[in-house]
Amino acid sequence: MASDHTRTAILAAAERLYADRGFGDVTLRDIVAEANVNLAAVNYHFGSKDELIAELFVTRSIATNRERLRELKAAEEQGGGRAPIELILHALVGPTLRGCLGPENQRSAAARFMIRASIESVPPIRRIKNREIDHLRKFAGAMRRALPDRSDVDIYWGLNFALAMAHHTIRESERLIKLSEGKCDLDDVEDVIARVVSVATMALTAGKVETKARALARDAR
Amino acid sequence: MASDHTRTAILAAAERLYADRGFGDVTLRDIVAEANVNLAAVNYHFGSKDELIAELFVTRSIATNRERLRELKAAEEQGGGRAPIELILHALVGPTLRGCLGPENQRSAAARFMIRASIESVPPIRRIKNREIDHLRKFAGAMRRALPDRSDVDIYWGLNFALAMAHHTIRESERLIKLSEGKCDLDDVEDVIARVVSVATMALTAGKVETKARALARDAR
DNA sequence: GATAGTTTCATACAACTGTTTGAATTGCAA
DNA sequence: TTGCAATTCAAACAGTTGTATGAAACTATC
Repeated sequence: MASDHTRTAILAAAERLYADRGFGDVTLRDIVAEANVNLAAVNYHFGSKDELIAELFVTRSIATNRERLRELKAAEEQGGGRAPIELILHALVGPTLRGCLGPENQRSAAARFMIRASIESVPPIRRIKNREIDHLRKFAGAMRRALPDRSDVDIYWGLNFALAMAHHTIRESERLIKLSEGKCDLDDVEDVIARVVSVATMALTAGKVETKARALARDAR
Repeated sequence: MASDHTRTAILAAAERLYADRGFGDVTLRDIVAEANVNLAAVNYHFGSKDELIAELFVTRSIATNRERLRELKAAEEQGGGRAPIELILHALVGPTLRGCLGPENQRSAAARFMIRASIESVPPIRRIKNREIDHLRKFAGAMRRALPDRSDVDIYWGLNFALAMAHHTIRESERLIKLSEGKCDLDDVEDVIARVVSVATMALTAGKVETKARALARDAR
C-alpha cells in the first residue's frame, strides 16, 4: 500500500481543478501538473480517467447519502417509526443544499465539485447516478409511512419535486441571483432548505388543487 | 443563398444525431455522413461546430419563448392586464413540458434535442442560456401584477421553483419512471403541467409555512 | 457561352487526447 | 547487502478531433 501520497495528491488536484474549471476543459495533463506527479500515475493508480472521476463522485455521494440517512433515521426514531413529512424532506434535501450552497469563500472544493457534477453530467457520473434509485426508495418508504392516505403516485411526484427544487436551485444558483438582482439570498442555506421543504410539503399534503389549474387552462384554450 | 439544401440537411442531421446520442459522442464526421454532405460544409456554412450547435439551440429556444409569450399575452389580455397566477405559470412551463414530454414515439427530433440540451449542457448552449434572463423578467413582471402583495423575493423563488419542477422532470424523466415503476405517467403531459402549476401556485400564494418546517428542523438538532 | 461568384470536395494539417511501454528508481524484507 | 516487488518516470503511441486549403464543380448573369 505504501504511502498513498501520489493517489491522494491526484484526487485532491483533480477535485480542485474540476471544481474550478469543469470537466470539459481539464485534461489529465492539467491534473498531474497540479499534483506534481507523473502523467502515467493516473492510469497506474486509478486505471483510467473515468475511474478517477467515478471515485471522486462516489466518495462524495456516499458521504451525502450517509448524512441523509442519518437524519432520516433520527427523525423516524424520534417519532416512533413515523417521522413528520417535513423532517423526511429536510433529511432528503438538507445535506445536498448545505453542501453546495452557502458563502462562496467557505465552499469546499468538495462542494464545488459536486455542483459541477450536477451541472455538467459527464458519462461516468451519470452511470453512478442511475444506481441511486435504491437510495431514494428508502425515502419514498418513509414518506409513505408519514402520509399513509396519499397514493404512491403523489408520493413519487412529491419526492421528484423536492429533488427538483433542491437540485435546480444549486444548478442555476448564479442565474437566480442575477435574475433577482441579489434579492434571493442563497448564502442563507437554512432559509433555502426551509423554502424547499415547505413547498414540497404543500405539494404532498394539499388537496387536489390541480383540477383548478387544469380547468383554467382548459378555459383559456 | 442558392438552394440552402446543404445547410438544411446539416441542421436536420445534427439535430437528429445530437438528440439520439448526445453531444458527447457525435462528431462532425458523423453529422456530415448522416447528411450526405462534405466534411468542410459545416465550417463553410456555419463557421464552426459550436456555431452550428448554437444555431440549433437558438432556433428552438426562440420558438419556445414565442409560444410562452403568446400564452402569457393571451392570458393577460383576457384578464384586462392582470392574469391569474395559474395561467402565467401555465404559460411559463407549458410549452417546454409539452415539447419535451409525451409519448416517446411521437416526440420530435426537435423535442429530443432540447432534452439533450437540458441534460448535457455544452458550452455554446450555456452561453445562450445566460441571455434568457430578460425573457424570464417578463414573467416575473406578470407574476408581480398578479400577486401585488407578494414580495419580490417570494416571486423569484416561485418562478425558480416552477422552472425547477418542469426542467428536472424533463431531465430525470427516465429515473422518475423507474423509481415509480411506471406509476408516474409522463405521457399525460397535461397532467404533468397541471401538477407543476398547482404546486408552484401553492408556493406563491400560501402563507409563511416555512417557519413551521424551520422550527421542526431546529427541534431535531 | 464566357465570366464571376458561390458551393462542393478530397485531402492534409495540427493539436490534443487518454493510454501504454519499458526502463529507472525506490522502499522494504530476508 | 541482496533481491524482489511496488512505484515513478520520460517518451512514444494511436486515435480522434475540429479546421484549413486549394483545386474542381457548379450556377446564374450578362
